[in-house]
Order: sequence, then C-alpha cells, then structure tokens
Amino acid sequence: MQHIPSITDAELEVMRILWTNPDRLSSEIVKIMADRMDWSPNTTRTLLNRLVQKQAVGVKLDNSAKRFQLFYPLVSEQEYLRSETKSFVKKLYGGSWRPMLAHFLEDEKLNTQEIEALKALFDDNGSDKQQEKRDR
Amino acid sequence: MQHIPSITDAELEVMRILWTNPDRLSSEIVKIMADRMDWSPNTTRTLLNRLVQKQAVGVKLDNSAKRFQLFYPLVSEQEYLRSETKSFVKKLYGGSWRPMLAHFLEDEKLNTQEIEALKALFDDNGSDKQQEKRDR
DNA sequence: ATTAAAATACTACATTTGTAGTTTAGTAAT
DNA sequence: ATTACTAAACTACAAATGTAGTATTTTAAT
Repeated sequence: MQHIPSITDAELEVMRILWTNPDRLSSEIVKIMADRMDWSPNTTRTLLNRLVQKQAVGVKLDNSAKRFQLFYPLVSEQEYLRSETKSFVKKLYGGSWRPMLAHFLEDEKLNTQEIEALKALFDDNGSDKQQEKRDR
Repeated sequence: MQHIPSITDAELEVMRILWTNPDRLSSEIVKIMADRMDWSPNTTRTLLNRLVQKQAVGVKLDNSAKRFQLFYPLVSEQEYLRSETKSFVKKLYGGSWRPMLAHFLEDEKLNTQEIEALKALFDDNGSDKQQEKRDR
C-alpha cells in the first residue's frame, strides 16, 4: 500500500470520472467535465496534469496508433475513501469511531429499520475472518 | 442555526482552545499555541483575526478594566462537528452513512466487544424518542 | 509541401492558507 | 513628561488551489 497523495476537491471530480471510466483520452475527459462541471478544456487538462504529477493518475499510450495518452487512476476509489475517511475521523474525532457514531446518532433520526440494517452490517462484517490483508 | 463558516486546519487548532477555554485574552491563547503548536504570537493573532472576520469567534471587552479583548467561540464544537461530518459524508459518500460504515467495517478489524459496544449505541439512541430538537 | 485541427506543454493569475514581520497606540512605571 | 512594554492593527509572502490563456508539436487533409 503506497502513500496516497492528497487530492483537492477539483481534482477529486476528475478522479471520479477516471474511477468510472479508466483509460480515457484527455479529450474524452475534457468533454465530460465540460458537461458536468462546465470547465474549460484547459482546466481539466491542468487538473489531469497535477494528478499525474502527484502520482494519483497514470498515463500510457493507446493501443492502436500509440500516439495518444490514456489516463487511468493509480489510486483506487477504495484506497482513497479508506485513507480520507481515516484522516477525517482522526482529525475530528481523535481517530475513534465511537464518538463520531454517537454524534451521528444524536443528529440523525433513524427509524427502527435503519437501525436494524446498520446492526446487520456489523453482524456480517465483525466476525473477524477473511482478514488476510495484513499488509499495513 | 446560522451558517457555519469554513474553518481551516490551523484555525481549527485555535477553535479547540477556545472551545475548552472561552473568554480568553489573546495573550493567553498566544501562550497556549506557542506551547502546543510552536507558533509565533503573530501567527496565533492572525488566525484569531481571521476567525473573527468569518464570525466563528466573537470578541468582547473584559469585565475589569474594559480594555482588553476576550475571544470566545461563536460556533460550538457540536455545531462544527455536526456540520463538518455531514459535509464529509456528503462529499465522499453521497450523503449516505451506510456505505461509509460498510467501508469502515471492511477496513477495521473489530472484535466482538467493539461490535457489541457499537450496537449498544444504536439501541440506546435509535428509539426515536427525545427528538424535540426540531429546530433545523 | 502546406495548412488547419487537435493534442500536449508551458505560463498566468487571483484567492486561500500557513506563517509570520512591522507599525502604532495605549498604559504603567519611572 | 519620558520610556518601555504590551496589545492591536496592518502588511507580507510563499505554497496550494481554482481556473484558465498561449505556444508548440503532431497529424490529417488538401
């Protein structure tokens, strides 16, 4: 597990696209971002470049003519969410989930059904098996 | 519930002090931040001023000589945590807690005891009573 | 070979953030 | 009244971020 680079809000929008559509030409990403975010082509390209520099995104040449650059994520959405969530909980709740959940429960009104769903989640995942990712 | 201003990481350190110790002179805060963060007096004062500008912190005159400024939080820690947590869950998990918890459960290894503690939390808070804070 | 379009690279600039320095004014002690 | 502190105000400046513009290179079509 490599170090996960920091990704800004604007950059995150680009990552989202690459997570859904890897190996795209910049022109394709440009088009999507123009639609969704109303960004100029250069804005998208700048963000792409910054992501490449910080090694959140990789570049390779396309298979056919080998002339164009294809962009793809070097950091998976899983890894990113994991890392960001952990930093967040650390920053605001001292790294402990319990106060955060307590806060959440104070704030949100959950109905019995939701509660049961969440508890089921715990039951499914807490069993402490399939833990062979001991690489960190 | 007013709009909660955005607070940067450095500013947050100052807020933490004010949450614990409200109505302090800048000189006192300066001293604390020098200890904890190794900041120069001007750094602390700049942050204090920025917080006042964005109305996260209020200023009043001291009771005795009425000459010095006392700083105190205008945003409570509760409000802040609530707001930040909500934004975070929205930004990374589309506003839904379930995927975040699922993610957390995948990542963290919980022992049975922890699971039970969390479930107890749900049981305590989920009953959908004492919900008379309908002010938002 | 020449030119236009597309792709890529390089540069720009305002705002925010972290981290101060400098100046002025008020007060306390001589 | 003068001086030395302290408090408060104002100014500074580099790095990061959002949001582009301009220049150059490639390639495709004439």
